[in-house]
Parts: sequence; structure tokens; C-alpha cells
Amino acid sequence: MDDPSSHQKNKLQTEEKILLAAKKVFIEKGFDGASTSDIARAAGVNKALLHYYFRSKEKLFQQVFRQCIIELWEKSFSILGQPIDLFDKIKLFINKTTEAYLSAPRTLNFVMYEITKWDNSMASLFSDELEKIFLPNVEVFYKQVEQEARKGTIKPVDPFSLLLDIVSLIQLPLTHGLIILNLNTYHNIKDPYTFFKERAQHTAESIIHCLRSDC
Amino acid sequence: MDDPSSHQKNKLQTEEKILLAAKKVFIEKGFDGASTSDIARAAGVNKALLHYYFRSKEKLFQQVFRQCIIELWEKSFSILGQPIDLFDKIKLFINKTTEAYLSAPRTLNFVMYEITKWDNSMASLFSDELEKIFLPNVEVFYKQVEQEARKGTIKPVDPFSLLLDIVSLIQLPLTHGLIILNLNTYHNIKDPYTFFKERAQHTAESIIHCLRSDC
DNA sequence: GTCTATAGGCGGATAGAC
DNA sequence: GTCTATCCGCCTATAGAC
Repeated sequence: MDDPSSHQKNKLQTEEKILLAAKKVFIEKGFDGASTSDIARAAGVNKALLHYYFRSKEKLFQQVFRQCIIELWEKSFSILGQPIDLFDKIKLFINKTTEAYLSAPRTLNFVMYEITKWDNSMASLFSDELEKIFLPNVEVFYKQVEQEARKGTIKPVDPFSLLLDIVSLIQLPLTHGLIILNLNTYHNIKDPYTFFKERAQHTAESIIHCLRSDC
Repeated sequence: MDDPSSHQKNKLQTEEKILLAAKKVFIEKGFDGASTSDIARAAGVNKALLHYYFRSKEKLFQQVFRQCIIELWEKSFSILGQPIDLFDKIKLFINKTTEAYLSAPRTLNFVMYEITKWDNSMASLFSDELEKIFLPNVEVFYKQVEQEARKGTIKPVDPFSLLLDIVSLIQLPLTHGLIILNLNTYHNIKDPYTFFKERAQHTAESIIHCLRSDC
């Protein structure tokens, strides 16, 4: 190549290639289960290159994890801050979260586990996003719930508990649904995809119904 | 000791000691994060002894995991099969699950993560318990829900979905509650213990209220 | 920027003395 | 039944050639 920036391009391509491979392997095996050799092999490069670009397994992991959190945020939680009707918001949030899971099933399990091993140094990686993006958007949701209650559209509820309920009702069946489905003797479920889609629909309707009526 | 069975006793004590240490370390660090050296150190014995009693890290892990699952079953899910009133059962199940978590917080995270890495060889470790104890007890719950619906005590619901809802509403806040509480800007929560206890209470009441009324 | 070669340590597992 | 000593392989990370 005679392009003078081809070195730079190669660099970016390789860095990206490693990051993608690392994401794949870390999500599959977790931090402790993944080795730098696994990642290098998956990326089609040598182990030494990982350290050239990312200095250490730990730092590579942090970038992967950061990316996963931000994607999860963009794909589902960001909806909480949008200026739309509360009921539509709840439906959209549930559907988007379900879709995010179905398009990359292991990611949610990975994030949910690794996050429990978080220490403060990890948390500080996100302090900016947390304060400037995440928390303000969630607070939009809280405010909206309070407002609708004052208007009488919904009965008064604790917004934090409501959010916790919604997240719980969607996430756990998604992260552990496949196992639960295997243990299930009640239904004969052929297609997990359809099951999750229908459950998302049904869950959203139940929550909204509960908010409207007095239960 | 002149007790002729003292050898046997030592054996049992040591085996038990290793198993306890392994449980502690595996729960803390996960299978991949834990090393046999960690476990030996925690047990106050040599690495060689682990292999003498359990043959491999894998087999030691299986025993630990098995024990965790069975304890979890005894402490919470077994309630589903008891011959008591449905509403009492739901309350008891929620309270017991919450207590089980509060008495050993990391255990639930550990089980929930490792279970997602399950393969069939692991599943076969429990096939007996599954078929003879677990599933029949869960089916008692399903039957009971159907029966109450026929009597008109509750509105008709899908028993499998109901169980999934209940488990979701309790477990996710427990396994990830501490992180969520740190991110929470809505409440000023001083005492997680009280928060979880109160939430358990409130969740049980909500579910029962929903079952009774038409929502 | 990318490779090979290798350091240095820790992983799980085993042999053999007591 | 319990220990020390040790094997071998894989781990993360680095040095240095190209």
C-alpha cells in the first residue's frame, strides 16, 4: 500500500480485531476462565501483540467490560431517559432488553457475574458515564413516575422499587431462562425465542395493568 | 488415641475440613478463579491431600456445587411442595429465600453463574434429585395454583409464569442488590439488611394482591 | 507494527518417604 | 493418612529480531 496512513490503518484494524476477539472470549469464559492465548488465537495474532496494544490482560478486560456495559446501556437502559409516554417506555424498555439478550445471549450473564466482583478501581472507570449519563437518565424515569401518579394516570408507587421490579422480571428469565426451560415440566416449549418474546409482551402488559389498577 | 476407629475419624475430619474450605474459596472466586493452592491453604493442609480425597479439582468442585444446590433447595425451593395454604406458601418462600441469601450472600451469585456453564455431565450429577425430589415438589405448586383458580380464590394464571415471576422478583435484587443500591439515587438506604427484608415483605404482598384481584 | 523466543511463576497432579 | 519434593504444562509478560 502506498497510502501514507496505512500503518495507522493497520494499527487500528489490529487493535479492533483483538478487542473483538477478546470480547468474544471473555464473554464466553469470563475473566478467570479466559487466557491471553485463547484471545490471541481467536484474533489470529500473536500473544505479544495483546500486550503491545493493551499492556495487560486486566486492561484489555477493562476495555471489553466497559464496552459491554455501554452497549447494554445504549440498547436498553437509555430508553428510561427518553421523552416518551410512560407506558410506551415500559413496553419499549422490556422489548429492547429482550432483543439485546436474544442477539447476544451470553453477554448479560457475563456482565451480571463480573459486576459482582467489582472493586472501586473498576467502578471509577465509569464514574463519568455514571454521573453524567446513567444516573440523570434514570432520574428522568423516577420523576416521570411521580408525575404520572400526581396526575392520577397511575396509582402512587415507589419509582425505585418499580424499576427494580421491571428489571428483575425481565433479566432473570433471560439470563437463566434456558436452564429453567430445561427444568420446566409444565409447558412443552419448542422455541425459546418465541417464549421470551411472548413473555416480554405479557410482562409489560401485567406491569402496566398493575400500575393502572389498584394492586 | 487408642480408639481403633481414630483413623477413620481423622479421615472424615480432614475430608470435611477440605470440603468446607473448598466451598468457601469456590464461592468467593468461582471455579476458574480458585486454585487448589488457595483451597489447601484455607483448609490448613497440603495440596496433595486434596487429590488424595477428591482426585481432581473438577471432582472437588462438583461436590461443593452439589452441596450448594441441595442447600438452596432445602432452604427455599422445598417449601413449594409443602402442604400449606398458597398465600402462606408464597410468603414463606420469599422470606426463606431472602434469609438464605442474607446468611450467605455470595452463594447465590456463585450458583447462578456456574449453573450457566453447565454441561450435561454436570446435569447428570443431579438427575436423581431432579426427578425424584425437585420436579415433583414444583409440580405440587403448579397443581395447587390450578386448584385455587378453580375454586375462585385466585384468578386463573399460568403456574409456570407465576413461579418464574416470583423467583425473578426475589433473586435478582438479592444477587445484584448491593450494586443497585450503590447506584440508587432515590433512597438513602443505610441498612441493606432492612431494605431486603422490607422488600421481601412488600413483594409477597403485591404478588398475593395481584393474584386475588384481577390484574 | 508484528513476529519468535523465552523468562519466570503458578497451575494441577503425582511419586514416594514417613 | 499426611507430608515434601517434583514433574510438566500453561499462564502472563517481556526482550529483541525483523
